[in-house]
Amino acid sequence: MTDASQTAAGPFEGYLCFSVYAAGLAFNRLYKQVLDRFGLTYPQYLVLVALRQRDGRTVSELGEALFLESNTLTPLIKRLEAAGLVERRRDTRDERVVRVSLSDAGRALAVDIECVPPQIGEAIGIDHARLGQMAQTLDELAAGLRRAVRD
Amino acid sequence: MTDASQTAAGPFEGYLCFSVYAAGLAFNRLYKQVLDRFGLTYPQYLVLVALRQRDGRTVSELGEALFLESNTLTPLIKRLEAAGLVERRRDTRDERVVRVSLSDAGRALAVDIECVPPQIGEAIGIDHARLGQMAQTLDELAAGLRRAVRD
DNA sequence: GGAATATAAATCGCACACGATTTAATCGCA
DNA sequence: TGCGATTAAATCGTGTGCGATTTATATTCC
Repeated sequence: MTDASQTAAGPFEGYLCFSVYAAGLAFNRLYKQVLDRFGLTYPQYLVLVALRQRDGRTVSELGEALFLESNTLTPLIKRLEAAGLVERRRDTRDERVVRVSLSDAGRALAVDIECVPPQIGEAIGIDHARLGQMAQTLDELAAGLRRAVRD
Repeated sequence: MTDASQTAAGPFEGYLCFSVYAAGLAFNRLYKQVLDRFGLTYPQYLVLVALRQRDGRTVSELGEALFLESNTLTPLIKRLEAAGLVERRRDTRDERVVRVSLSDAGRALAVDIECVPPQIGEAIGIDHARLGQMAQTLDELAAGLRRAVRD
């Protein structure tokens, strides 16, 4: 018996941290549903989008765009490479740097997944302007958080 | 050579999914800084807060509160148990159910960590009313997302 | 009462995320 | 020129998340 009136959930009313956490979980699940069809995870999807916008980014540049570091990105990119979607090459001018570029298959997939954001937007059932507003609010919050982490 | 003028970051302008993702990462990092001192991770912190609000919750009830399932919660709770913060007991009336309750140490820690949210709030540097507004916005978004996942 | 069904946790495998460290290449500068 | 400092990735270990399955207990209903 599930008694909705008793609010088993809800010890975190007004905890912004929890709202962000829960929204992240929920977004992740929705994206998983949509991206499973393409065999991609959400961060992998982000890498493809970033590379489509500018190919041949270095691991560090991808990290700046996605707010991730090499310890997360290296294995992720290697999985994309194993899937035949990207290629990793050491920069000839600076052998420390690894440049990531889309393969033909990766470029094709990057085009295919352009349909994802509007599809998600529609599924959420909140009007577009409001979603944009939310994004702006969150970016402001994330900026505040990153400032706080840096001290 | 890092060319800041070229905006290596930023291929996700206006992508709400990315704003949520990035805010989640940023929140997680800030909380990690603060919670490390208590030897807690963020989800572990949430479990303690939930149990302080009502002790003896079942794994399922914790799952409803945190939007997680037993596959995530069981190992997490076992780590809390190993740390001596909670106790796990099979319900005598229904042996399928596991009830989780705070140990003395857990209760004490649950009191200690009450200082965390205000500390975080201050670190962010965004006024309290605006934070509450953001939480409300995000809850609305998360509700929309969960509706969409259920189809 | 007993077999089919349902439910609660637990288990397993995989993919992030991240602190800490390591390796390799480049830079800075005396 | 050469050596210490810096930088870019990679590696390692731990802790989530989650789909899929398994195990154990409870319920249903004939």
